[in-house]
Amino acid sequence: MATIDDVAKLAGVSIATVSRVFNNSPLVSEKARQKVLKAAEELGYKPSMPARSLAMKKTNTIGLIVPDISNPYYAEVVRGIEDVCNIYKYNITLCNADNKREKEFQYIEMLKNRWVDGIIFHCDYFSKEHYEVFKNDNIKVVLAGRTTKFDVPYVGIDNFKAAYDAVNYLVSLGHKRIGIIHGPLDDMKETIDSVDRLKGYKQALIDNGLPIYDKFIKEANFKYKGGYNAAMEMLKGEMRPTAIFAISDIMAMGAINAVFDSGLSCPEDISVMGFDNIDLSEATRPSLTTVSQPMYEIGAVAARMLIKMLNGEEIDDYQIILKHKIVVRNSCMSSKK
Amino acid sequence: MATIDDVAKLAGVSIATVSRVFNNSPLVSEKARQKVLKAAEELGYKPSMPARSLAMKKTNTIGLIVPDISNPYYAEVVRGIEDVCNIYKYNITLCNADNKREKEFQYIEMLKNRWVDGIIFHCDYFSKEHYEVFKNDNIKVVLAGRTTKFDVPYVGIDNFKAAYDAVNYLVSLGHKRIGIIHGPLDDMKETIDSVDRLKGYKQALIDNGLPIYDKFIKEANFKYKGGYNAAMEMLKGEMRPTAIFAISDIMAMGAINAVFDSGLSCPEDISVMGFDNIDLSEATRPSLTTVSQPMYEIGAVAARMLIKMLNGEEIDDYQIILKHKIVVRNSCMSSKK
DNA sequence: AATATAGCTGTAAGCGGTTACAGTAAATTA
DNA sequence: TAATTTACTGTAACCGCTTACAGCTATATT
Repeated sequence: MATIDDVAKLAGVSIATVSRVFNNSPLVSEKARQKVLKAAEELGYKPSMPARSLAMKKTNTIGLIVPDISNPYYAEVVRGIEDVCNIYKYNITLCNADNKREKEFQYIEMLKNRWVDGIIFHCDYFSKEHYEVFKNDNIKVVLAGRTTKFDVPYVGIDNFKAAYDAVNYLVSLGHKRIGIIHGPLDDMKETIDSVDRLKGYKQALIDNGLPIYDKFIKEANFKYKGGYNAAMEMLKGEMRPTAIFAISDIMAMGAINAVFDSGLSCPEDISVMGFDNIDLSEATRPSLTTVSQPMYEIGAVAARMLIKMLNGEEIDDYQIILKHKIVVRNSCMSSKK
Repeated sequence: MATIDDVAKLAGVSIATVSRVFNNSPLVSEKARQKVLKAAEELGYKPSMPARSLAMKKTNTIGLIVPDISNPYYAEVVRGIEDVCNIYKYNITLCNADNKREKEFQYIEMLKNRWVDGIIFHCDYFSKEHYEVFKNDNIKVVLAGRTTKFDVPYVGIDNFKAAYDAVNYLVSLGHKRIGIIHGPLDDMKETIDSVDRLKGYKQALIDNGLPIYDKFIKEANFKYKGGYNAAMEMLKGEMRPTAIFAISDIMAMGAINAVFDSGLSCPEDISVMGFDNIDLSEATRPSLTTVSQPMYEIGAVAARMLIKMLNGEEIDDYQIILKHKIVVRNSCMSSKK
């Protein structure tokens, strides 16, 4: 591959001039610029990013750590991130950490050694330990899809409120026995979606004067099978819920099928509500009533915020809560009794 | 951040020795190694990748171009790729090209300037133009999920055979009027999944002595809505198919719902068969009978092949066809007549 | 006409590593 | 004991770029 020296030689100028041309410096005469451009064209020259990165201490790369790209939710967020990065000429380095601390820290270390300009971090659980790593290494980071009490920029939704609204909606349909399928609860007390959503669920019941039954609170792993099994258990025995709120669409799909496999129907016997509003939530039968998270926006806004930070631009608000909304489809109906 | 000079100074050795320690060179005494390691530890030193890349002309990065990561199929492939890259200490740079030539070439150019060691390329359509770009720039590339007549390494499945098998399966259930919802057909004559699958479909009908009706052949865009609309059209009018084969699960889901919305039921009135076997294909009702593509393996095998190429290792076969299989679930049943 | 200025250009010193090559001290060999 | 080999180690050139600084014209100013 042609280097800057080759171009300089062919154009009959110094490498400084070539460099200036490719950096749009005004300190180049039009004549020199043309000569350089012509020579570069002829040689098929483009500046080498690694060399440039080394000289400028800037890689134009953003590290992206997500739990698992094969989960449609994260995939959508990532798409939002990549789209805006592309606009601003940033590249992204994708890492799947499976929510494992060890992998997360390993990736952070790796990204640091690669001099990424910043990191967009998406985990199910942002701990003090995370906070300190980013802080100590002075890494520019924004959290996507997650909020935290720590002083870290983030773009997320109000999970408490979202769950609260969902349950309220169910109550407004006349449901009195409402179950929830939530995600893993870390024993630590940090902010985490599952916890917030569970709290929102409970608060909504309390505010509506409804009792909270332990039997109606099940933990699962955010997967289809997990949702299915949790719902199955909830549905057996005599007292069963009339509505189930699963905190991810995929688990909700599992729940719907559990309803069917229990010999009941959805939404006639049991209403099921999801969370996320992934693409496929309109494709199920019944289509899924769910809490919509603006996944693409979460990614896009997070990326834009990080890029602004990298440019040293002023930012109004480092902690952004995007709006959720209830998307009514066919998996919930009024309670018969 | 600490540099190699800092470490050398603190350890009381030359930077060459430090470098050797971090490259596991045998040319270092145990004593020196310990001193260096201790100093590095103390300073929190890790070699800078950009500097190393420049010196060694190797970035340990693989470029990854896919149409759209938010599509579960590609997300799964990418997951496979990332997992094996991670094992071999490669990072991936993710690019979404939306199957647009212009974006693809733009990304290829960008990846080249970034000195990626190789590219894994996933597009719906691999043209001569693509071939030449990779060839001329001497870029190490492997195609994932796609076959081609060009002399380029790839990992894919036999699309013709897969569609052929699918239709045969439907025929074996007694279906005689079988529709297909295929993907976009480029007017060029290159190898492309949609074309191969369509050919497989036709050949299977021919081999079974069944007529080919134009009305039963619909084009869509690989999206839910596209599948829905195509099926809707196919189902209106008097003569309708008894089975529909959609060449992606997502379109099949659209088709299933179109069946319902046409006042018919699936699989009782109309059988629907999909393609891919994405995670959620077991979550629909009825769950989807489909042709399973080993998506994760396609990604993993492609990545492993590329890395072998980068290491200059011998490779038995540069063009690998992975096995598909028919996954029988509940969306297809014997034809009533 | 002498001087100041503007506008451009090139030289050279980095950026943080790798590695060829030469050098040195200790261990082997003759 | 001298010569050779072995086992390290350091110097310096290089990877391809950016940029501070100095220098050089041509023009403007007085």
